[in-house]
Amino acid sequence: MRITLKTIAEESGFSITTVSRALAGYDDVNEETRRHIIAIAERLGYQPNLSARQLRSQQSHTIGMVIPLTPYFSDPFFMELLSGVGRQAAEHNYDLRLSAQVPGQDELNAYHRMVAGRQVDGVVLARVHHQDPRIAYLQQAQHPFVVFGRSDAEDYPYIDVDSGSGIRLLVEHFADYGHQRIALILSPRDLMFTTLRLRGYREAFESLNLPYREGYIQEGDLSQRGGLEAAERLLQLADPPTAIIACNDLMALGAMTTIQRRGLRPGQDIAVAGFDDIPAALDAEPQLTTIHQPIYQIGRQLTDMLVNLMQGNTPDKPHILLQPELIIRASSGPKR
Amino acid sequence: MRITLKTIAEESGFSITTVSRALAGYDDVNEETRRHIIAIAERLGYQPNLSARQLRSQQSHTIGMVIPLTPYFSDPFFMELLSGVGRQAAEHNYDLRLSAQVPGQDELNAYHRMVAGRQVDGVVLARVHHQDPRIAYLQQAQHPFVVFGRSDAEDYPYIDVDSGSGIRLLVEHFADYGHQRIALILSPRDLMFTTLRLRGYREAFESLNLPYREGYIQEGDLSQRGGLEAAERLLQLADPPTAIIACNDLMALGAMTTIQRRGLRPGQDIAVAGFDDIPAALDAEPQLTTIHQPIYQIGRQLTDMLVNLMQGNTPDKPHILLQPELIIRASSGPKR
DNA sequence: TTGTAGGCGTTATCAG
DNA sequence: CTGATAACGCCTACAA
Repeated sequence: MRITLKTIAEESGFSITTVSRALAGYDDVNEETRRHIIAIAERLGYQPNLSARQLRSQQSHTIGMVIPLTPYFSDPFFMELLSGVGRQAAEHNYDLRLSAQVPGQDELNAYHRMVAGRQVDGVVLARVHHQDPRIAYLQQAQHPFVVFGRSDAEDYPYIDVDSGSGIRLLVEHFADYGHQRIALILSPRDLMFTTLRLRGYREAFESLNLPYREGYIQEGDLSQRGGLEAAERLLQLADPPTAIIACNDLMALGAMTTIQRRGLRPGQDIAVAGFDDIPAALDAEPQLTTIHQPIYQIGRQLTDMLVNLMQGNTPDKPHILLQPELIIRASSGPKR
Repeated sequence: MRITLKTIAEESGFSITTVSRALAGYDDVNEETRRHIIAIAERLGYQPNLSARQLRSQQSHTIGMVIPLTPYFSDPFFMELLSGVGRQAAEHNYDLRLSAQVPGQDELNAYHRMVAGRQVDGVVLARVHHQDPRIAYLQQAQHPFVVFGRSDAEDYPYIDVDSGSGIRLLVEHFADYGHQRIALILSPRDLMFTTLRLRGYREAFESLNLPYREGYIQEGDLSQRGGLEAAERLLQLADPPTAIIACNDLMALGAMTTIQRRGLRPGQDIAVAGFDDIPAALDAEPQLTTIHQPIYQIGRQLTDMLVNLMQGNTPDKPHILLQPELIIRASSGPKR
């Protein structure tokens, strides 16, 4: 049987109101009465019906995330972000609501259900697109949200890593190691950070006066397989690169596989670098040079920002741009 | 402004009741009326308030999971299970509610809040303990739940992998490769599967007539560091093992690190095996011999069972015991 | 100090 | 075919 305020009211002989206030800690309740009521509540294991409370208070005490479901969900990026957000949400006594997004469903609709359905008090989103409709929606709905990543419009709270600088660091690093033919495996064009990373690549090329070859920029879909295939296209070029930078670690790992399949040694024969510094970057053989993004920490910090927003405050620092950190590992190979 | 049934009622001139029924697809509504109402609802972007619906219908259409934050959240096991559950939940139009569990908080309380607070229609749990109080609670609350793993009481729906057989396969495999001194890095004693795996180890030892050495069983906490430390204790023995089996992959990876730090080669000098077959097992160097648990698939199947339960059905096959699969990789080293 | 009444938004029952 | 009414469980003016 389910225990409600009514149950306790009947059991104690007081009204529902008094029970409610006794349990809520109001000070206009007789101490005797309160003790009595609390004792009964504990004996019965009373737990307030949170749906009712939500409806009444218009607050869910819940943070929402929508997760795109790639077939094998193999994206450690999201998992790490999720861990960080979950961790910090717990710290603030918030729960998480996850809506997994079967490809082909309307993603915006998932947000609409969460937000307009009053299921979440705030939303965390990542992997922003150009003119991201999710951001437009959340802004227009005036619903608290925070974002991992800048977009064209920047009038929303976000944390981002300076992607452009990151790629620049990698190009400079490889140039320093004696490479001239440095290729890029690009992320999908509709992702905002793709533009930024591409820009970083071009800027580095210009300032270092590196010779640009046709076909040195190949697109991948951020998956390992995508990186693998992009690397194949790169190695088939008449003038193949001696160093490959991928826009995320997964694609870099894929590229390493391609290199190995061709009988070459990643690092020794062709240098490889990724972006993100996911755990698998350390486990790879050779270990992967990459740009460290403190995804877990960013998740925690984003959550702090969001909680602040949900409490009605305006964040004093709504835009945080982190400087990337170059992590040199064996996949850089030797200096030449 | 928020759009409710009332808004649409006023806009259309019909009553809230009629609007509700028109949108819900009842057939006792004039087609004309329905079209009119639906048009308005779409124009206004109406989205039902799900808290209200929950309160009224006593259903949340949500599946709950409680995730202990250390050392599990970063645990690939949980991430994969979560992916599987999330994936299949989406397929059934369920969302997920995650409650991250800050260590030191009462875990049972998190379940109580979810369940008695009517936030979830069903619960998925994993990593069961002996006399698991969570199971006792859920049974007594008569709330739908499914479990990854058997416990002492088995009168609840679960899917499990035959852990004992798994460890037996590994011991036999190493014996076959010529090893006699085969050690075990055990999971914490309070976990149910620890007992089963330990039993498998002992049974294999007996039937193969292997010589048991004092100290060949060392405990770890399932983390990489735990495995690393356990392996150190093993290698300090007077008569150190030539093969090490860990109760999960993370600890096995830790053990490999210890071996390397001692200037030995995992596989070549000391054989290593894990359990789970997480993605990182493939990325390790050398690649890790392990027992494959189809965690993602189990997550999906568990969710199917749970959805079935939540719909009030009794599952026809409430207990599924999967046979483990031995995956031999380079960390087994050569036959001797 | 305690109780009554009303409403959060939805759906089900029952009457018109 | 449509609408008034009640109830899900909780919270909070307001009244006593």
